[in-house]
Amino acid sequence: MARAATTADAFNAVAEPRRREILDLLAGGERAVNDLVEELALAQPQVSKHLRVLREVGLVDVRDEGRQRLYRLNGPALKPIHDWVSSYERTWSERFERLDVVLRDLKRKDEGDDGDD
Amino acid sequence: MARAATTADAFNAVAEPRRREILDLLAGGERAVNDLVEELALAQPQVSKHLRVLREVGLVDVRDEGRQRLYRLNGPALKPIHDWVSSYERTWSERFERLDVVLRDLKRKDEGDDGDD
DNA sequence: TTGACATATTCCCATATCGGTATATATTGA
DNA sequence: TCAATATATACCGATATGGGAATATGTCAA
Repeated sequence: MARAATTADAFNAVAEPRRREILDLLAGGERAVNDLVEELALAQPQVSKHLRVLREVGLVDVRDEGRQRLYRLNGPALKPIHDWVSSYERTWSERFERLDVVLRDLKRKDEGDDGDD
Repeated sequence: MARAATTADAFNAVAEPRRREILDLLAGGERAVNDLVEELALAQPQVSKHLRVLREVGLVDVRDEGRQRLYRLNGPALKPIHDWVSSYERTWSERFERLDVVLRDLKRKDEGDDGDD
């Protein structure tokens, strides 16, 4: 076996920086391929290939408009990543550290004060 | 050139599901390698190799304890991922959609009502 | 020192990748 | 129908991968 396909899931698709750049651009609205080619300093075939990967994992949608193809962000496909990584937020956010303290306190009070520490 | 190394950054390191599992386990506290080997259904060498990748991108820290090596999560290394993906939260969270409406309203009022729409 | 245990490293192989280049497919207009 | 434009696909080469198996390194205990 080798590394999982880039089309395996959003995690793999998004590991490529160029693809994140593409998504960042699409966050501003629908774009044609050549439009993206110009903004990224990348050749047209590579952009088309990246877009294909993004399409296969559902991160973008396409629409035909004459001879152009307009790509559009499908944000919700990023939710699994957000959900996973958010559960770690407490490890760096002071806000969550304080919340932890409060919850620990509440729990202690709730379990009765037979103070075993 | 080929795909970016798994050790290139947290995005690439975390694209591998096994490594996410390892991090999930370490979220519960320090663990020795064999401990992880048992919980994941994975051979010891592969676990060591995954841990190496995680160490190289700073996602885990190690500590020697006799003949064991205790690995520990370093959550803040996930912050770049969280930061990136959070900016897309508005695309699926109703909460943020409503916030957008409010902000649009405020902006309109703030810019004066010379209603050019 | 020897043996047992814990972990890391090395070697192997099949595979998918990314960029480059060339070409194929579509759509429009003359 | 032919040329121009827009996009997708095919082919190439170098490379790192992940699991498997074998082995190396390190540490403790007797």
